[in-house]
Amino acid sequence: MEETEIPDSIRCEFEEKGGIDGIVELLPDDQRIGYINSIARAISDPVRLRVLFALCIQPMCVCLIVAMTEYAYSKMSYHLSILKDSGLIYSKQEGNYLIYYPTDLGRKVVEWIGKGL
Amino acid sequence: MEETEIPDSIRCEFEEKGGIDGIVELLPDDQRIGYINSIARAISDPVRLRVLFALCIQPMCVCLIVAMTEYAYSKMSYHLSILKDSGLIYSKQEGNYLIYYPTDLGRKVVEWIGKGL
DNA sequence: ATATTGTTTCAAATATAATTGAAACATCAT
DNA sequence: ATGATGTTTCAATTATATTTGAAACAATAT
Repeated sequence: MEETEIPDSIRCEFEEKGGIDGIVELLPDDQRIGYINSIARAISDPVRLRVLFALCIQPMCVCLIVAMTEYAYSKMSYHLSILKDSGLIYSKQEGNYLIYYPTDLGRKVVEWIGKGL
Repeated sequence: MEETEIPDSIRCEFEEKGGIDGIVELLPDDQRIGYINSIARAISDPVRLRVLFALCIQPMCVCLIVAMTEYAYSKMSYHLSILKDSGLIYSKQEGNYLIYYPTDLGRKVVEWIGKGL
C-alpha cells in the first residue's frame, strides 16, 4: 500500500485532471471551506434550524423565541450566538428587548433549502 | 417573566401571523428538519466538505481519497460513512476497489454552495 | 487454500459541543 | 439610586463526535 494504485475505471480521467495535485488545486481554499463549515454547523442542530426558519417568518425578541421553543434563556442564548457568529442572524436592541432578525444570508439559505433540498 | 410581553415594534405583525402558534404551524416538520440537519452536519467538517467537492471533480477510490487528504483509512472511512448516510455520496465496488461518487443531491449541494454562498 | 491489497468495523481514548444554574449586565420604571 | 424585567456570560457537568489502532471482511492473485 505504498505507491497508490489506481483502478482502471477511473485512471484515465483521473490522470487527465492532473492527478491528486490537479484536483486539489480546484478545491476551495481553507478560508472558504471554514466559512461554509460554520454556516453548515449552525444549521446542523434542530432548534437552531427551527429558530432560523421562524425568524424568517417573523423577527422576534429572545423572550418569544424562548416561549416558542420552551428552551431556557441561557441555553437559547448559546444557540443564538452560534447562528449569529455564522452570519445567519443579527440582533437589535429595542428598549428592554433584544430582537433577532435573519440576515440576507440567513434568508438566502432558508430560501434555498425550501427550493432545493 | 410569566406571561410573555411583546415589544411594540413587532407586536402588530406578530399578532397578525397568529402569534407563536401561527408561526410554529408554518415551520417544517420534525422529519424534514432532521433531514436538513443531517445534510448540514455532513458538510460541517472541513475534510468531509473537501472530499465532497473533490468527488464532484473526480470520483475516486478510498485509496486516492486517503492519499489526497493524508488521513488514515479508518478515519476516512468514518467520514465517508457520514457523507454516505446523509445521501451526498454513494459507493460502487470495482474489483478490489470501492469507488465513491457524489449523488445528484451531493452535486446539487456543491453547485449551490458555488453559486449562492 | 494462502497471501496480498483495499476497506470497514469495533471498542477504548480523546476532543468538542451542549446543558445547567448562578451570577453579571443592560434597560427601563419608580 | 432601587428594583424589576430581559438577556448574556461563566465555570462545571454531561453528552456527542472524532480519533486511534487492532481486528475483521472482501476481492483478487498465486
